[in-house]
Formats: sequence, structure tokens, C-alpha cells
Amino acid sequence: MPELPEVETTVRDLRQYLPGKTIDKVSLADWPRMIQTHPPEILSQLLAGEQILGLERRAKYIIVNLTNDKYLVFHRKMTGNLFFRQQDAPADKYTHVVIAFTDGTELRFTDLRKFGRVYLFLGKAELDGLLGRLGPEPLLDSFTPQDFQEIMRPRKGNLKVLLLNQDVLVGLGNIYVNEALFVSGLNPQRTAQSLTDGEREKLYHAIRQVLNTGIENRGTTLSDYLDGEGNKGRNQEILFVHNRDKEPCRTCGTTIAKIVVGQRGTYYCPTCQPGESSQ
DNA sequence: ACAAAGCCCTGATAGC
DNA sequence: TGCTATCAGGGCTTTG
Ligand SMILES: [Zn+2]
Repeated sequence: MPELPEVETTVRDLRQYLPGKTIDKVSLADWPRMIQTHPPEILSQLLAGEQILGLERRAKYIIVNLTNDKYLVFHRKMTGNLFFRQQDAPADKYTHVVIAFTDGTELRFTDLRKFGRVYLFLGKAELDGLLGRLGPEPLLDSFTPQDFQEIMRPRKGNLKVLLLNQDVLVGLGNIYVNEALFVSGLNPQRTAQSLTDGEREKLYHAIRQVLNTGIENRGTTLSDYLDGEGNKGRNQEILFVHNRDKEPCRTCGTTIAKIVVGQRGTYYCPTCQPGESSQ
């Protein structure tokens, strides 16, 4: 699933191709529910003639900045992908939205499960309505260990659930949160309240480490994720615990366990991440 | 503030 | 083989 590293990789890919393109029309929109803000034909009208100025990532959203203060936004949820293609290139499976450009190229939004969403915002204020409640970006230089201490220290409840809450901190999904907890040696069943300052410090660095490594490896392809050109990432080859239940821990050899925390599959090493574990 | 469950979806997998 | 039930989960909503 696309988490921060996958979204960042895709944005960097698309940044090579999209800026300067002029939108011709929305040439496919066969699942209207995926377009959150407008009916397909209205979206097409509002986009026609606008030019792409640049791309940004915020949390797991891809934001395409357009002329006339318009913002085209994509969230890929579980199985969504964005591909830059020639209009006459072979079809991509599960394509549900296509933005066609005037030069014969197009942007394809594919999504097996149709959970992905497209938004068009007219003006920065509308955009901020979507992005306004999001927590800080963990990879910014301005995000310090002290910032992390301050957002985590007052929180209660389960640690892993908290780290997945995008209002607290953005970018982590199930894969990278499992990895970050392993790297920091913290059991996923720990409560946020139980952490010491030292453990929070380790967690801060672990989060940045696993996310940066994910970007260096161009994302984790377990089943569906592909980059802006349709290629797999490599991060799945070096995962410590995620999707590795019944396999040996790369550090100590203990069998990786799988439990459910916050209604999500949770992988950890019982030896490297000691703590309460009532399976 | 936090927890748990339901919703949206469909390919893969397990069970009979 | 062929059917049916279950599972995976990001973000949102509803209920407690
Ligand atoms: Zn271990």
C-alpha cells in the first residue's frame, strides 16, 4: 500500500513528466465515486485548458498544482497507482480515471479496489479544508526530536494505533509502522503513555530511518504498488518484520509473530520487541 | 480523547 | 473442479 515512501517516489517520478503539460480533458472516469468533489463531466470541464505548474506530496496525498489556483489531488489508499503514459500505450489493468494532455500523453489512475480518491479544489482555502488537520511531516528538517516528544507525550492509547493516526503524524501506514516499531525495539502492544523519553527518541529516529530507506529503495511492492512508470520497488526485500510471520528475525532468529492491533495485521519479533504479548 | 465496528471493494486463498 | 466464506486495509463515519 502506498505510504509516505511510495507516494514520495511517485511524486518524484511524475515531476519529471507532468509540469508544463496542458490538460485536454478527463478521457475516462468509469467509477464516479472515486471522484470525490465533482461529477466526471464537471471535473473535465474545470480541468480543460489548465496547465500543470508542479507536484507536491503532503502526507499520502499527491497534489498537482494547476493554473488559476486549482489543485488536483489524488489519494491512492490501498491499491491505487498513477502512471504517466502515451495515450496509445497498452492499457493498464484497473484504470478508472484518465487525465489526457494536449500532447498525446496522459495520467492514468488505476485502482483494483476502487478505494482511491480524486479531488479538485478551486483555491487554496478549499485545499486546506482537506489538508488542514494533518499532523507534521516526519522527514522535514524542521521536525525535531523535541517536536516528536511534545506530540507523543500527552497521548494515551495504543502506540501503534497512534502512529497510524494521520492527525498526529503523517506518512506511516501499516508496513512502515511495523518496521519502525521493530527498529526501535518497541512492542506494538505498548501504550503511548508507557514510553520513556529515551524510547520516544529512539522511535523518532526509527521512523525517519525506515521512511528514508523506503524512499531510497523506491517503495515496498508486496502486491500492488508500482511507481509512476509502472515499475516495482525494492524495499520489500529488506523488511524486518512486516509480512514475515513464521520467518526468522533477521537480528536474532526468533520466529516473527503476527497479532492484530487496532484491527490491523501486526508483525513483531517477541525477542527484539519484548513486552506484553497475549498473542 | 480514545475504542471498536462498519463502510467501501475485489483478487487471493482456504475450506468443503 | 467449483462453489462459498473469509481476509487484506486507509481514511472516514458512527456509536459507545
Ligand atoms: Zn529478533
